[in-house]
Amino acid sequence: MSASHAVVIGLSAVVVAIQDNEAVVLTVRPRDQLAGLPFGPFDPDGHRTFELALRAFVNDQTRFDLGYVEQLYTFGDKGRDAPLADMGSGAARVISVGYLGLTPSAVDTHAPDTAWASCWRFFPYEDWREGRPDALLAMEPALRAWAVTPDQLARARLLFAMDGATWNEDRVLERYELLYEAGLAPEAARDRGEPALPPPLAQALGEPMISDHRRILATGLSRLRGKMKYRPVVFELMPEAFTLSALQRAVEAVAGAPMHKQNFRRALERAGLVEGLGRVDSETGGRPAELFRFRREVLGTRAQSGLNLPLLRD
Amino acid sequence: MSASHAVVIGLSAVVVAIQDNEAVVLTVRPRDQLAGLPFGPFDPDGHRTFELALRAFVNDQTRFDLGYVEQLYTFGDKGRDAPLADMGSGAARVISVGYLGLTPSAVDTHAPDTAWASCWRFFPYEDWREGRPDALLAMEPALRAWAVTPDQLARARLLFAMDGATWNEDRVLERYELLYEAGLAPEAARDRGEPALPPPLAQALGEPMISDHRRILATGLSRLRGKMKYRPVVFELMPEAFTLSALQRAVEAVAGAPMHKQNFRRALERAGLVEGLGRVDSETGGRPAELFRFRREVLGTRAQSGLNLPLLRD
DNA sequence: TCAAAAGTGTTATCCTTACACCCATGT
DNA sequence: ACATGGGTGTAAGGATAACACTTTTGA
Repeated sequence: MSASHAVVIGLSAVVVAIQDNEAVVLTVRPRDQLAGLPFGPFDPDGHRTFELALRAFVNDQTRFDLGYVEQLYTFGDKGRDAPLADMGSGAARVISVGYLGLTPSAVDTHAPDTAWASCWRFFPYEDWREGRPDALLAMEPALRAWAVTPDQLARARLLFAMDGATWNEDRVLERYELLYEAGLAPEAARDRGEPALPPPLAQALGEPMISDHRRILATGLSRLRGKMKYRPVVFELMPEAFTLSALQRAVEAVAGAPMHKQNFRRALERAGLVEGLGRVDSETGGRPAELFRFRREVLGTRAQSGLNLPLLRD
Repeated sequence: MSASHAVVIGLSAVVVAIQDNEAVVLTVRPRDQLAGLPFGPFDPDGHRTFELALRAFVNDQTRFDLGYVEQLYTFGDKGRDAPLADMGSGAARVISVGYLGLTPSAVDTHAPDTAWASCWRFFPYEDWREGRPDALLAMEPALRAWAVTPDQLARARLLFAMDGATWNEDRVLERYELLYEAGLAPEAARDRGEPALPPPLAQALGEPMISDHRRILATGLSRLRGKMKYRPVVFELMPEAFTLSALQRAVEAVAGAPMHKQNFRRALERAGLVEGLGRVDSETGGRPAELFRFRREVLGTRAQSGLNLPLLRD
């Protein structure tokens, strides 16, 4: 069997939490290098399942215990698996299996080189909580310059809400893929050996990551944003007891969009997702807020509807 | 490098079509053996991407050209990859990447040992078009016998609509996994070396497949049933021109549930998914039906809502 | 007393569900 | 004329989106 037939499976984790009303992701960043996701090789002898392997090495690397976990996607494109291709077995092809993990506590891990980073620092144009982000404005000329066919222009318009198109927050991955395709991601330039982008544009496009990790992160954020709408996954990011405002801010932090307060609450109530605890949190600044808990019973019981997101337009 | 470190990537395809108002899946069935899905090893040297590899070997094996394709899931559990573990590289661990393919034409392939088989022959309890299927009735005692803890009983009740719980058609995979866990799938008995099931029960539980192929099929059908609701994927199963009744029967065949005619049409219209062609099909038996086409433009344009399925209760 | 955030009331509109009935063709 | 499927009208009830106002605390 020739060495070039070897395949190595790599596991990567997009671990998301909420910290100070921001969606944050667990990153590994060796001194002065690009950030990456926690990742490791899958050992076919030592591990019975991917999930067990993932939990083990994430704990190993970051001292962090995963809670909710789901598989995202398996990436196998040649040429986008770049710098990790050598993991101890010669010139192997690396296939990477991405996972999404959600955790209620972004506690500091105290493992070397690991840190929680805001999700939107890698995708600045994805945060619309304060209205249309400046980053988008900065990108538009570059997108229009790339879009030479009518098809490309239509796609760019749709994905990046140009010319009055409405923003669809779920499409994080499609947007990143378009940027990659358009050569507007530093990773693309790197993979293809093209020159780097000018700094102001690069800033708007977001910080790059090693290998294909930003692609995996985009996949995870897309999945999370989409799934929130039909499964009550947000609660995996919340502590046992929380106020409704804190919950709303968590949803907003993930969706990157502001919600309508009362309609958000009505939707929660109608779905029977939360239950008041009769206790209050007095640390909120104004009137004390009632504490609620997630009615985990609904998971085993019926519709499990998730939230419909009453987005505020404008 | 020891032989036991080897990993082989297998690709499997769940290729679905509509034939005579039935959802059918492309199967490979060597004489007198269990059915399987088209599958093949992924060659890291020859193939740039999984998708290209998949298209190539499906065409090779079945003489069939795939159209719409999406990745499903990557399976890596030890002990469930059983009989395929030897694909020319010693005692390798097989990781299988499942794909879903949709095609408008279930033409006969004329390749040896390949055939289109009704999806529900592998999951008889999934077809509720004629009301609650008998298969479910036949399974209930076995499910109750397995469910010794309250948790297990609640799960079984919810998934299999026992004791008045409502049926959720999307959960094909969860149901299959429960049956496997309960030892009620022949594959489970095989993987664990347990005795086979009595014939009448086995019939209700559906025909088994080689390796973990029924699991992959269940994954594909779950995804398809779910995705239909938020993306207009049904149209990948339809010819260029179709009648609304034919479309409805296709949706029903996939969802395994009857729909409300007028509401189905209203939903279509509201979403702007179809457009009348001004032509009619006179072969339908009664009044000739108008032919419609899918407005593929909506894919690039806006909401892409998919259908909401106006299920008929009872 | 005022700022800050928590927590309602109410309405117009739209969507979903459910009822049944009419229409155009072939036999 | 009648069987067979194709193709609407309409109304009740519920869900959404949008309007702003009251309540309770700390400073």
